[in-house]
Amino acid sequence: MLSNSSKYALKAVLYLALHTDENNKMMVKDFSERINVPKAYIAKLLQELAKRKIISSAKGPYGGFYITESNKKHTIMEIIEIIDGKKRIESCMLGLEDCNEKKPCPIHSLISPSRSKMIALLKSKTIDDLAKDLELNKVFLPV
Amino acid sequence: MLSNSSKYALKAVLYLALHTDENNKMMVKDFSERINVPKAYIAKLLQELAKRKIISSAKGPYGGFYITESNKKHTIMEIIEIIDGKKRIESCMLGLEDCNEKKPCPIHSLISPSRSKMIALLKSKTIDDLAKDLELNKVFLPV
DNA sequence: TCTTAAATATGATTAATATCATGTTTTTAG
DNA sequence: CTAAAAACATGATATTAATCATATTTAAGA
Ligand code: FES
Ligand code: FES
Repeated sequence: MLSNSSKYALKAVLYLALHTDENNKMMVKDFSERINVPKAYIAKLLQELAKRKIISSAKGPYGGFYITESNKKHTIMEIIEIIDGKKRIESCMLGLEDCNEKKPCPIHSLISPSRSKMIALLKSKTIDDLAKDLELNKVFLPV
Repeated sequence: MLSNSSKYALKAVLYLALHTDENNKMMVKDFSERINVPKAYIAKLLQELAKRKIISSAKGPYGGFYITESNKKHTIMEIIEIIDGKKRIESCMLGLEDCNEKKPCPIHSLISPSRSKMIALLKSKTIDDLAKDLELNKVFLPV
């Protein structure tokens, strides 16, 4: 469902949401191993997210990646869509051109309602929401 | 969520469920293009399913693959698990060791209930169920 | 201004999937 | 008993995704 890349991106974004802000930036090398993702790999992903304004970054000495309150308003789904694309998450699981009720594949009725629910939730939850859950120790970030 | 391989396998199995039985076997070369899957590729997948008794096969002249009433009692999930493995479908989406309520990852509560529902449905539906839907033109098999 | 430190852009390499190919075994019919 | 036709077993190749590497750009501070 999710690619490795978006798993990694989500982990990194949430880690940054907990540990950074405008005045506390963090370099890739200082957190990549904390979330157990290869440095060069996560760097590439975060660069893409920074370009798309989901997270923030600053070049040069004392620079790094960081997440502002404004960044935190972005949803989990936005991150997934940037990394994986809409198609991966919304297309027909058996390969029909379109996935909809008009011309459903044999497993559409089995998976579509659940998947829609899932997508709706991922669209409704922001980085901030999940960061709060983490702070309250209600959930745990994989290493 | 599903690999290409299990998509293909499902398409092939459902096609066979509609068009074959003990007395009407079908060779790979006679249906692979009907479901738009490379001949050698689908052959390999079906051989695995035949070995696991999900479908039936006969070697030699007048042989081929076919699906018996007994075969039709197998569930969709069985096919997916044989091709993709349990892990692909049930593991934590962010990469936690185990996926459960005891130590949930940040998106567990967003995706787990829906996914469980989905899995339950895939486990409850048999090849026969979906074949019947196809016969009634309630659903459509991707080419 | 110059050095250093960071992200950025781009491309190379490696690993995993998907795809293709081919020789072997089994079965049927003549 | 033999020839042909099918699945079966195994491995090779190609494509895609994951990972790594590096030169470039930008900014800070001396
Ligand atoms: S049509 Fe296949 S999943 Fe919706
Ligand atoms: S713990 Fe991550 S999906 Fe369940």
